[in-house]
Amino acid sequence: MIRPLCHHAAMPRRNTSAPRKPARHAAILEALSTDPTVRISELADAFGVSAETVRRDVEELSARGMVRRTYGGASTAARQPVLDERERVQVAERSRIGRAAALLVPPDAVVMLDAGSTTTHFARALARREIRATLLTNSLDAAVAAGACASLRVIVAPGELSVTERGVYGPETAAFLRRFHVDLAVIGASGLTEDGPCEAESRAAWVKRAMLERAARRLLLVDTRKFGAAFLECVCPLQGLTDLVAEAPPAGPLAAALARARVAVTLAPDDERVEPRLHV
Amino acid sequence: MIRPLCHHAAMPRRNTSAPRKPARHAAILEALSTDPTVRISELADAFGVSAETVRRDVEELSARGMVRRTYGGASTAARQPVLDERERVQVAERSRIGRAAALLVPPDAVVMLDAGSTTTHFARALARREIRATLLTNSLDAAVAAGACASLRVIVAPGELSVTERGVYGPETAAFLRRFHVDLAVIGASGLTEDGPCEAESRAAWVKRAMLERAARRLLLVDTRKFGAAFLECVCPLQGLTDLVAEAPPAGPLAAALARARVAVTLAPDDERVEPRLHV
DNA sequence: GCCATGATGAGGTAACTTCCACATGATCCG
DNA sequence: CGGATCATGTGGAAGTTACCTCATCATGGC
Repeated sequence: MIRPLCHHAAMPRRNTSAPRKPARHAAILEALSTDPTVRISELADAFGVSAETVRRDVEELSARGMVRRTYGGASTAARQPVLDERERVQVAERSRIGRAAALLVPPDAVVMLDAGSTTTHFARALARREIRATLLTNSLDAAVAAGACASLRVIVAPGELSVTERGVYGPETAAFLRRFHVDLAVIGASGLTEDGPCEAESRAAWVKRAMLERAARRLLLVDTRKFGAAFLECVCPLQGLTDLVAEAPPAGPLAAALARARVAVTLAPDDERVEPRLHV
Repeated sequence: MIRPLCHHAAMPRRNTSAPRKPARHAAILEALSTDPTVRISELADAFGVSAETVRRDVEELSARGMVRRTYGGASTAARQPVLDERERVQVAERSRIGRAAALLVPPDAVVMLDAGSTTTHFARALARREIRATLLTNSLDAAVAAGACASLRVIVAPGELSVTERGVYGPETAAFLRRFHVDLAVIGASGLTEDGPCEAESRAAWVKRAMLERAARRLLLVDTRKFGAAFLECVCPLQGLTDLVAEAPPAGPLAAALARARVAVTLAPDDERVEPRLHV
């Protein structure tokens, strides 16, 4: 897997000498940029140092959040801590919501998909369905997830990259999306109140609006923790949506407002088959 | 990390019953879609089965190429075998080339970057330099790699996703790029002959041409194995380039043609510090 | 009903990792 | 120069994982 740092085959690497630690750290990082995991024993062999030393290297990198420790080695650090934290909570719920929403997509549909962790689950679920469809998205993760399925045509919108969201945003993005005309818009939100879905980030709100404008059917995917949560910017009134997909029904005034706005509520079934969840 | 498949806390899971294998396989895959690695021992706990069983599951999935075995667990399968194979060969060379090319970027430059494994290395190296610059690219990997550096502004071009290339292509892509005016174009190629860089894929060639059209300085990044290799489509004549970055100098007629076309050749230094390489 | 098959568990050993405490050589700095 | 610190190696105990063989228990046929 890994090639020796230096290969003066004749010269049997003196035991102690210059501190080669930074070089090893860089090498580990570089190895991980190509492979999802490395093993300590292999690195030790490749570097010509003891496993203990590599273990300390990995420990250090992992303390800095640059890699993730695994038994016997290291793996690529999880992506952005920001998204990652969000990804970690309620993975099962989001995944179920994504799956339920994917079932609402008819074959040969053209779908616009927002960036976010729930919508990425939607893309994965859609890919698993293996139907033909076209997906327009500003989410890099969703694009790659959907790309895994050969029967999906994936079109990526242009824009300025946000690493934390793993998507693209900006005027270019909205302008691009507005050139299309699609069957379905599938968006997420930071919160959902009687006034409609709301967003913490303005640029994300603009992209969502552009998508909603262009679609006949407009789905909002949110887990119940979003119910009642208000954020800076209101994306659209409830009337702007046609469907809500969540894992549990809303209650109280929100439920009433949804009914008034004639938003169809789809509940993600409590999945009996499989529901893995990652934590720590 | 993983939650039990079913949690009838009262009912102590009968030893033998319905074959729950497919459910576990799906759960493992799903867990890996969120986390880069899973551990067999954790899965065994979560599923309430023996580690041996999970090990057999993982073995099976890995035989089908759906996950990759690691000591103690499994990790996400490497991406597309296509790109992966290319990624595996000459990683060290490509990485050095990318690094050398990144050094040619002046602060505050605006750069167009092609999709490909060498150009992705360029993006990583540029991110490590931590200078301010703007990057326009059709490569998802390069975008994410560059996004890791806060001082880089990354703009992603629109287009149709190619999963194997992990980039976007098509008329949208070229049209978008043509709206800009940049300092540097950095492209890769399938081969390089006296007639210029050439490409196996037509749509990739069109994107490269669009980039070359818009840049004052035009760098081609290739490793020496590309020298003399001819492919279907010629991207541009040698005169269309201003710089070539490789890890070793070209020779013979190619060298002469490069000199005639006044292409500056930059050699990536034989890196003494670090050169890890993954192989089997 | 009996048997082949598939799924799964159990037990045990070998191999591997981890962790820890301690030793060594080198470098840096008053 | 002496001491503090850093980078590393060593050795061994303890904890994990891997692998192999054998046993068990349904299921689906025939």
